[in-house]
Amino acid sequence: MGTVSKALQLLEFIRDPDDHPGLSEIARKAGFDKATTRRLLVELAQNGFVEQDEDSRAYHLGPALRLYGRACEAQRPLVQILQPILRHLSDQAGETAHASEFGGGALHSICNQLTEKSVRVVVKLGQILPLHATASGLAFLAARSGAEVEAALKKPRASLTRHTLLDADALRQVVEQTRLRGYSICAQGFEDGVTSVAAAYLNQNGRPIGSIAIALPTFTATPEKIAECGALVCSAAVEAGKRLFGKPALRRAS
Amino acid sequence: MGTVSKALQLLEFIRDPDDHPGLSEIARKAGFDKATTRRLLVELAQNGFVEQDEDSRAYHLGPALRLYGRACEAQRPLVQILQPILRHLSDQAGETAHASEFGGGALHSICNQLTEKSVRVVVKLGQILPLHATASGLAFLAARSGAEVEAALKKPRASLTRHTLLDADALRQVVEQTRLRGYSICAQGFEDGVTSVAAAYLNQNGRPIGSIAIALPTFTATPEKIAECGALVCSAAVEAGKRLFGKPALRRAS
DNA sequence: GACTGCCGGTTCATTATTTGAACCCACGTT
DNA sequence: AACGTGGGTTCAAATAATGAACCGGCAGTC
Repeated sequence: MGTVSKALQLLEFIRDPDDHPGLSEIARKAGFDKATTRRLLVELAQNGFVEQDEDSRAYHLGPALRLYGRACEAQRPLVQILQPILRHLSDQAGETAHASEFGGGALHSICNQLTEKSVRVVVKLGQILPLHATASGLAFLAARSGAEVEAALKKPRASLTRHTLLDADALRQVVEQTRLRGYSICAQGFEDGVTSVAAAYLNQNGRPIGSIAIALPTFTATPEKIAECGALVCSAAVEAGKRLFGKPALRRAS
Repeated sequence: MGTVSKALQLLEFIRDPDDHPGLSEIARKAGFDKATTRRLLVELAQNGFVEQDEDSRAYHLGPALRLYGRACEAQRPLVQILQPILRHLSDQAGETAHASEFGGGALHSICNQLTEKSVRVVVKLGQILPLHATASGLAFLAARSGAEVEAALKKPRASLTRHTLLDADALRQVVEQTRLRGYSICAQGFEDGVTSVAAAYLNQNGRPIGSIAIALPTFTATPEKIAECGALVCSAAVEAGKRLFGKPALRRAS
């Protein structure tokens, strides 16, 4: 692994808003030597990507990331484009809708549209959505290439409810079903009492960027309702791809 | 310079939303070898910090920056905290107010509060505010240490209007005056017909993070009006420091 | 159609940077 | 006072970065 990658990976361990770790802790988590870690952190700090509190010596994300994040959002205002799509989707389905984006090896929740009459608490913004245990994650996996799915299946998986699927073969099957169906279904894999359906939205090259999902209370999730919501998330995802990347994005990686 | 810094500096040349440069152009701008540049870009891309368009081969900022930017904003919601302060400031002064943040060697506009009855167009969000030619920049410089001011003065300066100060000694004086006065004044240094006053807001260690400024039409900028606005930006900056970092932030670097 | 210039991308011997065990000092606990 | 832990530093050894020269492709042009 190159030095740059090592430095960038350190950011992952500083991301948590509630935990500002010190040098030793970061080095331990990252598995690098303390001296190495420090040099990398210093260099990141010189460029404004991390900051060190002068008193506590703890590290946190730096202003450069904020600035680049804004620049990035200016180049392609993901949230601004997805929000109205979610609103429309939520209106149509009468359920909570949310969108996620893939980055740093994980799917992150980036915006949501709640509804009054349904499950209120779904996902906090910025939260990580496990690929194997959420409809969003499964939809995303299904839109990636087989090799990428295998790579994802090699990583360890956490069991979040007693419905969480962990077996690699079972997951492979679910992904295959998702591919055929066009949208994913996840019943209480992430949270008890919540069933979700999701579809990935794609960039101009047909590669998945993230997912759009509807969350509904499991007790209302009849097969008909699921099929209805599935159709809705599919068209919402297609619409998102179109608005974000112009082209129809028909191609699909294999 | 370390490899990590080189890689991070490349981001600067990809930032522009309207210009997605190719490998050679980035290498030329950065002054690195083409092979080196490519290796760095590939590594950045592996971590999601840049992306390459599969067709045009052009590079642009990657999703990881968006995610980290959001995480960063979640840790300390700068914009959300500054906006009400700007609103209040703009109300009090009856003029346009805006805030900026330092990062990547430059001051960037991050939010603003326009007013109906005054200069409308001031700064686009994300725009770079030259340290030597804006009230925001001068206020920021004045709050930094002498060594840092000297470092900034070593860099080349562009003349933006015929009122832009370029001479190092003259700028040193202006910075000194700003220190004594508590706020900076810049009359048409950035744009003709606009006079600005600004003050830097500081973190818990007394180090400047960015500036808060009021922009007013030069023809209304009487000494009294300037003094009034100066007092307002000063208290707004102190308030911003307090709300952002808790402590009063009295200490000042020398 | 051969020439030219530029592009993105690759190779590999040379070189310079990264690495990490051992080392400080300071602090809080036992 | 002995111990564990923290942040930070050192320097020889090992590793990774470097860049001149290269390739094939493409667009313009003479």
